[in-house]
Amino acid sequence: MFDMEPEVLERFTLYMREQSALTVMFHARVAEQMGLSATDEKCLDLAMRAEGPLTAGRIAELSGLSTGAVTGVIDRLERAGYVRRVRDPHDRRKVLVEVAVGDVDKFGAPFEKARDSLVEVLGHFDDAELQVIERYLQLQNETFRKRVIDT
Amino acid sequence: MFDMEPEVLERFTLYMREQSALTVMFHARVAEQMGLSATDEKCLDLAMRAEGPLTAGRIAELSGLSTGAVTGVIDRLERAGYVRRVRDPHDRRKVLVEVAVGDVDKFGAPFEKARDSLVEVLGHFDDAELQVIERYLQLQNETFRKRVIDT
DNA sequence: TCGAACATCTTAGCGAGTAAGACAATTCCT
DNA sequence: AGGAATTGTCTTACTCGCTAAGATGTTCGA
Repeated sequence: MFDMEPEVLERFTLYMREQSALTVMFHARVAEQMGLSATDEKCLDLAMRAEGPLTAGRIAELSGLSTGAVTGVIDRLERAGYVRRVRDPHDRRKVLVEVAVGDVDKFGAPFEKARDSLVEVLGHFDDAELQVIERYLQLQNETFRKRVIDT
Repeated sequence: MFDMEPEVLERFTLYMREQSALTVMFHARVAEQMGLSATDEKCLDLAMRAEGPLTAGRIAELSGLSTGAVTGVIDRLERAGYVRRVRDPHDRRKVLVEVAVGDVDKFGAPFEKARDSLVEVLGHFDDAELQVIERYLQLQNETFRKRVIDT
């Protein structure tokens, strides 16, 4: 680790805080547009980003909600058509939450706009610069993930 | 706008989504450590990032909460010692919410760790690369801000 | 096979949110 | 200047989603 101009760190800290606040707002907007609460959208995001279907209990763990609360979340997501409850055939106590693939574009829509923004931003950089940015994003996520998880 | 390899965009989209999810989790952790709800922490963040003290009504606008809800938020923040209510001497209807400067480090602490992470990440780049990253963050925030606000 | 462990759902109670109106201070208009 | 309209915050009544604890149904191990 080498040392850095204090003003530089100061500026970057401000960027991060603004980014942070904007992200929280963005999530709120996405949820609103989808007719969901922030909690419901967060759980749906977990389900979408997972490899296979998640169980209700796993969603409770990942989201930090009680199992009872998750029951309600899945009820609302299912009623809105975003997910389906499927009993695990190998262990019928479990409830698998499958994302309703038929309507992927329904909740994909708000993210389309974010994608457009991303394209617009990245368009200002050449290949070499994009590599720097990519390396930064990877490192940032990795470091931040450790920080958030062990904190 | 020039076109870009689809896989590149794909990868960047994933970085953004992960960053997004991590940010939301991070905010939840910070709030938890401070003994506040996510909403209260969000409002405190608004108050801290503002130039001068904000009025209760302005916090309602910025946070998207009703004025009644903000009354509750300020009650809790004040009871916990994070802010003070001060009546505006020029317009005594208004309530100015001053951040309790004496205890800045109290709520600064969780952000210290984030700052450490940032230093660690930035330490992997030289000056030229940092300039690229800075330009990226500026553009990203600017674009995202427009997107979030007009959406 | 039976009891313990497990996964989810249900219930009761609570805290925080909204909408609407009360109250106090300020501004506007004549 | 003085009363009406406006503005800023707080209060009230009600709703909704959360937690904790227990109920229900399923699986596992001795």
